[in-house]
Amino acid sequence: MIDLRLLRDDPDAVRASQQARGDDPTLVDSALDADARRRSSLTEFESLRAEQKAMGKQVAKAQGEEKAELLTRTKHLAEQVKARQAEAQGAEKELDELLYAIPNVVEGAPPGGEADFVVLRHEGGTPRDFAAEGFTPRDHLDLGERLGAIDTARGAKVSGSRFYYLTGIGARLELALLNAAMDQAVTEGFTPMITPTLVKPETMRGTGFLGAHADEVYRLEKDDLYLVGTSEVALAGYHADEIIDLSAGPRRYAGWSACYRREAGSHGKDVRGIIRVHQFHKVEMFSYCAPEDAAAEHQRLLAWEEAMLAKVELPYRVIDTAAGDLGSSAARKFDCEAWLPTQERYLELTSTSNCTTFQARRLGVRERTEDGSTRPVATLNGTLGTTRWIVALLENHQQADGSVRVPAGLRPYLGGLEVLEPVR
RNA sequence: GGAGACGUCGCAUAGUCUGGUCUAGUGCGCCACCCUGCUAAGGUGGUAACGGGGCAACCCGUUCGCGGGUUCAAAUCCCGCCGUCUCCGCCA
Repeated sequence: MIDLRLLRDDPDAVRASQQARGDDPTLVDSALDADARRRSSLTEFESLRAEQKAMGKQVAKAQGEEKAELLTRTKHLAEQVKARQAEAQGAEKELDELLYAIPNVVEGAPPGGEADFVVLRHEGGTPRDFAAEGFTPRDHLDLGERLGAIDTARGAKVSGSRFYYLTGIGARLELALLNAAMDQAVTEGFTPMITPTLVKPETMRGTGFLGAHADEVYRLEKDDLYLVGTSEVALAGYHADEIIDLSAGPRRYAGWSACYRREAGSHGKDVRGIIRVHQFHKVEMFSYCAPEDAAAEHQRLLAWEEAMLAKVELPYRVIDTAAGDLGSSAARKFDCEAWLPTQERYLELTSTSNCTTFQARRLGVRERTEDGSTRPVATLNGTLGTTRWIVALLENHQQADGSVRVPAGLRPYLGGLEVLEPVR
């Protein structure tokens, strides 16, 4: 939820943000109108209510005829109060719905849509030249099957398309990656968390995932619960309706969870292998911090993502996502995309968003300021490792014989194993 | 799945039967000040959030788990839901 004060004081800023996202700027005017109507009806209701309360006290004291007379007057007043209250509540609900429909105000993201991202830099060395090395690279599924690591056929048999089994070394590899991610997070002072993957509607709504991309989310209708697409949801909800102490700096959590995505509307896209799947695992960084520290915290999260990518020795680029491609709660987003040799393109491995106070406002996460008042905090999130990283790891570190070199950073998590050998 | 108890201002608790004197009392904790050579003890005052109005001091409203209802008036009465605890049953 955006700041109502900002909407009132600087509606042009919100209109500009809507325009940058390619969203409807007239929402701003509808919200301003609803706000004005709410305030006037609320004032009317409140003065009538004050009168009613004062009269109630007289009724309590009065006796006999005087009381009977007061009762007839106050009965009439009660009807008016009820009507005005309904009016005020109606206006409030209308305003709320409009406010919930406006995505976060963009902060520094380049204008444009999905294709208009800005490449900030390339890291992790130049991608390998397989032609020069004298062999054609195999794709991750080919490699994974030879290693006995990935089984998509049985995944489809048991659960349908976009499901898979990680088997043998594949299962160990995922655990190694995620354990390395958890260890790094703990070393950097994050609190490790294993989070619920089913959440209530208000939590899902509060994090902003039920807006334009609601189709992406699995819903258990019978139980009125949602399956999370990332532990960000459970971590954002963790401090909902709380006043937390940030005087010692940001509160940082590292969430480990399964993630579920419907992948609606991506039919025919990335159908091979485990690039785009309905269920995977992820270690996610989540930070609650003071609003003025959020941009700096965003850079820190990005740096931690890059430290993990360095451990896995992948070539990647960092992009600054364009406004039109931001999620509804993000004010700015940086992705790290690893090079995928067989497709000769970049594949998103990490994504870090600065949600400023948008989520905290919806979820009621506040801090106490020095003057004793409260204010919403900022929330940020970023990826430290996912099942998908296996794709980039296998392809980039493959050798001519179908074996795969284990990057040094993961060896301690695989009992010192240096090479994954094909089993067939 | 069944039965019962409970849910009140940071924590603990009073208030609910018998609706209005609740502007929610008290203790603890916390903050400020006073007293005391230091410490301990003591004293005085303050101590929720959200919204509306006002330059401000301040005023008003909402909130006693959540949502409805009854009533001139609800922490208090009625209905539904959620959560916690205890016992029983069932499953592992």
